Amino acid sequence: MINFNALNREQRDAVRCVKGPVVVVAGAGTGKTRTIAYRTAHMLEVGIEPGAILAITFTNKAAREMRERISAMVGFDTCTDITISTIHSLCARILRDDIDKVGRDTSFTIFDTSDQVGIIRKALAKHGFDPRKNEPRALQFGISTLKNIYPPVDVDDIADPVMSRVFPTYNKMLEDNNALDFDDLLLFAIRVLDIPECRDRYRERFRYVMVDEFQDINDIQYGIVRRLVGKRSNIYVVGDDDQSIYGWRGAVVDNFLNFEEDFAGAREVKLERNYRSTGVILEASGAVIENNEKRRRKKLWTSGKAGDPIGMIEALDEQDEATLVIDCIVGDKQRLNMKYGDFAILYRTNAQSRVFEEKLVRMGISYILIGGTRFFERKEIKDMTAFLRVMHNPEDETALLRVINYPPRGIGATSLDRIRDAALEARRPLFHCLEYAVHSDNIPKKARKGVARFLEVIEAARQKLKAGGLATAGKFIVDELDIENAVRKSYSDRNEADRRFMNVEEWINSLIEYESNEPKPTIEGYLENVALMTDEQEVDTELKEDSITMMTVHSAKGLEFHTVFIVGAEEKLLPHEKSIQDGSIDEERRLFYVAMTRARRKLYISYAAERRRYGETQPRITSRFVGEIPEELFSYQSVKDIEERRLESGKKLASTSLKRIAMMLED
DNA sequence: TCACACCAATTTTTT
DNA sequence: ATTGGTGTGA
Repeated sequence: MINFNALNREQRDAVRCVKGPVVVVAGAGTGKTRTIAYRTAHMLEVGIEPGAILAITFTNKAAREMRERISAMVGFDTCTDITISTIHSLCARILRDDIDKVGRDTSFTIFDTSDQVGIIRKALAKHGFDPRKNEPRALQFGISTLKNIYPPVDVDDIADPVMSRVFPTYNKMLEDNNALDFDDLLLFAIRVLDIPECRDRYRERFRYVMVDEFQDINDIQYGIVRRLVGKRSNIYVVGDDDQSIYGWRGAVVDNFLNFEEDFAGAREVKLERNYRSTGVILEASGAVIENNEKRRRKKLWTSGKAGDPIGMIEALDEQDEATLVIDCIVGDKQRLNMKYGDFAILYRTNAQSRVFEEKLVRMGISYILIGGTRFFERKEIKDMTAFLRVMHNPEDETALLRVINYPPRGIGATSLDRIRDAALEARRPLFHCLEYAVHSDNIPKKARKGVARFLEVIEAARQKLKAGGLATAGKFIVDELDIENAVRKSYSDRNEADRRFMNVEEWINSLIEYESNEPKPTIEGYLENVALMTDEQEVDTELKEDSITMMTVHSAKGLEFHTVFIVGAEEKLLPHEKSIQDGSIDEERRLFYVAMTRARRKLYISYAAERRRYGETQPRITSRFVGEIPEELFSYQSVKDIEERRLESGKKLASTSLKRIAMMLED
């Protein structure tokens, strides 16, 4: 039996809503996850089957956390029957079952960003465009933006001459690879859900739909949700418009602001009592976010103490910033008897983590880095995964080309071109033509042998997979092809080579882990996890307690820490230069707000007088958001000795920053 | 065909 | 500062 006394009045209201459309406006730190967990338990208590509940989250981390919380309340076994997943994973699962209804093969591969960039390069080449003038990465972003417009844009309406040619070619290439990109997962899911019998089947199954972080949903995602919900209207959305930070991905806050228009008679519950942060942090973050116009008005309050002032850290440059921040952490830890796990360093861009990493490594302080170049995006890991992709989906030409000559086995560009011509002529996927290539006499003997060897290894690996499972097959490939040697050859630096090969070993570990965690492990299941990164390497709690967490503000959403450092609070960084250019300052402000509200007890904000970028030093200006915080709420952490430190380090600052620091010293 | 050297561009944020 | 992509010579 649920103890309703453990909740405040607003939370109770929110928990009791089981049927019909409901929108919960949950400010930062108002016990949102708790409310969701209680509501789920309540639903089960009134007799709703766990299998009928679908909870959609925005990130994998959020999904995992929600599952933990619900599991703690209703028990692990019941919880496994509840579908809790990101919208992308949900769509992938729908498509594994039903994409054949819209004319595609169910053994499709999911292409990640670098796979996409790869085929965009080829598409550019095919149309004779210069990849240096038309940056593939920018095009990839453009294509994604295009695919996230709903209803879809007619190809004939694309004004840009490059895009109008590349876009269809890109899509055709995906299809030829029997592959989908992230956006296709959603687009094809919509097509499947537009087939009445499919739609009805899913509606029958998911009778209660909940969407977390609803303020970040875009029109396509909303389209999927609406198709799933149907007329029954058991939709429960939770969100906070002040924390909408994915506008660049097509998120439309209006969907949240106007929810009542789409679902007539929707109930609104506001959670405004904050349990997380001190009065100072709430007041400061409130003062910042108030500068945004378009929002559902709400005022967070707490019955707790005002707490410490916000610590402002002024640094000479990014090196100095890292030193000061880490010193501050070490000091606080000792003084207040804390653990490293109580601290988080948040930054706007992943690149900022490097300086901190280097310093922490040197000082022997352990840290957890979230995001960045993710494990599965590393070259050596992509190579290994490509073998699995070829085994599973031979039409995945991108993966095939990646490994057909890796490690080098005498198959050069010329031979490949010839085989590919043959494939094109025979209108068969490249892989099927490899067998013919082995006997073809217009291909060098060395290359023929190489192809034969490649086919042999793939076939043998398939056998291993059948007989001994994924990890066995993976280990086989690594051993059989002497990947260790291949890795060492491509990195002359010993340490680098060691690290890279350790990653490969870690990859085998990931296979073993997947097999032991999954009730029904399959190769497509594994590849799906990799592509959607469902399987973020779980850090064991012991390590977590004694490590500083570092991540972007984006990935910090939904998390909280005792002490938070927002670093690089400078114009052109936070707010980011790009956002200043296209006038999306409001979103940057929300980002700053999200960062501030991650802190429970203590918040530090740091900025530097100059910063190196591409090896060049530029003067920096403190972020406008810092100026929006009432002065009485903060104290300077290190202003007294900044001049001293400058002299000590013998550093000459760019004149503007010197002037700025001199002014600050006068205050 | 491969290894090495040089050159260029990179830095938003996630699935 | 790093990294990947391209070009050249063996």
